[in-house]
Amino acid sequence: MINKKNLTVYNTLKGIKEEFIPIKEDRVGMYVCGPTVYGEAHLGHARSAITFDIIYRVLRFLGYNVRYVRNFTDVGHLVADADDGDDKVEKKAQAENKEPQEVAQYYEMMYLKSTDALNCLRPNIMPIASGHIIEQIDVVKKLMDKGLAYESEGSVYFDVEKYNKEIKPYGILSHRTLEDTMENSRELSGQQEKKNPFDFALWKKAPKEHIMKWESPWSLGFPGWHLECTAMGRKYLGAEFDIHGGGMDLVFPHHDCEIAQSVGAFGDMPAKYWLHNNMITIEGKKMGKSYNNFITLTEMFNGTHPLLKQAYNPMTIRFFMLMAHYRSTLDFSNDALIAAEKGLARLMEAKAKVSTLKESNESSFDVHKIIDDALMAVCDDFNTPIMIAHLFDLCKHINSVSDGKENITKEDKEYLQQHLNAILDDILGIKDEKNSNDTGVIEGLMNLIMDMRANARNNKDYATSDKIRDALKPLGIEIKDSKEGATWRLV
RNA sequence: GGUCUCUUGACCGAGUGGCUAGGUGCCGGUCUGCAAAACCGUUUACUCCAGUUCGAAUCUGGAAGAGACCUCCA
Repeated sequence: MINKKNLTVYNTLKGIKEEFIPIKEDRVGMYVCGPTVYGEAHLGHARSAITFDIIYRVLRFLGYNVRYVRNFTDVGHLVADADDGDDKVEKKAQAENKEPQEVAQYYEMMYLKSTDALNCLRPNIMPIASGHIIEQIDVVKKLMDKGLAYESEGSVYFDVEKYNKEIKPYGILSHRTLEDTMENSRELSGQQEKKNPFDFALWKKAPKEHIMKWESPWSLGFPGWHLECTAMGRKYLGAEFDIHGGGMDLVFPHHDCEIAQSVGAFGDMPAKYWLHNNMITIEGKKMGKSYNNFITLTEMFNGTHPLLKQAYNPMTIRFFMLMAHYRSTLDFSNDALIAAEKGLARLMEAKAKVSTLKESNESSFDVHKIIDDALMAVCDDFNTPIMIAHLFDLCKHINSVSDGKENITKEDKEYLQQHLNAILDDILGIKDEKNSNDTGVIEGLMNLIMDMRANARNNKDYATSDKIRDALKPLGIEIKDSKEGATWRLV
């Protein structure tokens, strides 16, 4: 069996895969950058949520006591130019004639509804940026005291050059030097307040018409984007925690800025392991809000986007994502989704079949080895596609036993049942969607119909039996005949 | 322009030196009144060029193509 020592993770900070050793034995602190709540969640958000859900589940499965924190960014995240734009949430609020908090809360709820449907476990703490203004101001004060930040026109900026020279190189996470950054910084408007174009805002003075603003020693204003994670991560997980995660697009500048702020203010690297999920692409390009090429989760569930051939249920989407490794880009396509849907259905049927298997004196295959291989795979930097490949291997054996072509002992069957359920339910988070509230009624009706159809078949009245089968098909009920009798299932 | 990554069969997608990944699809077979399902079998691979090696999809060098980051982004 696997244990905690088997877990390896790819650490962006080091650029290698390494053994996972938590700071405190048996306990893990994990902070994941959540969404900016000014729009509906799309497939990209789902990938991040599912990736870290798997990581959370694997850690729990290995016996760790995990505190999982994921924030909602509801303030401080600017549109367009990084430090000189409008607040995204506020802009949306003005457009919709709503309070910023109203917009933020609406999309928070939408996000949770979607991630719940995708069977992502909720984090233990979901802090919001606007609820932690005091903590953020404290970080800015610390940086001012240390001379790593400077005030300009009521705003406060982080002095990247000074930090880079005196404290620690800037850009250690993205593996770039300040020279690279300097050469390639673009000329953006409104930078005359800053010493250097690559300095980033810690506090911004609010324009007159700005709604979201707070008192601070420098101005009536709002915190810079990178600050919230530093303040909230430290508050809920301590000076240094185990895992800091998010999408790959956050590596630079967001996470590098966080590191600089944290090291500058407190002297601590905020996290030991930095994990990043890759992007969802569509027609070869990154799916993103600003590219306007995204498909929202609601559209996926309903099949309402023009690019969708059909609706996809949340488990199909989850399974589709798990069939690729989290550090690879994953291209959206109907064909791939449909393939995932069919594969998943096959897997779930095999799972349901285990309890009905006939027991023998010996097993014709090594259940323990396949289960072990599957578990080892997910411990190797969360390699879910390999784990799933092993599950399909089991699937094949289960079907063969069911067909009488292979054998399984009572002990192996129990072991299989227990571990297959644990893998699907606890680790992969794949639940059977057929169990809805009205199955009781459907079951009663179907028992009756199946009984009548069996009578018809016994009387060789195939016209009636085919009529029943054909009429139920469009309703999503599929009937299959075999030697042992007919079965039905919801498709 | 700078930094980095990728290029696998009809499609998706694993795989850091030798052993069939896996899924979906196609085709054939078993089963079946028919169909479906299931099972078995089969098919199409590693962008190109050169090198290292007994042996490379996997390592090295070069070429071509694609993408990501450098600006908000999961």
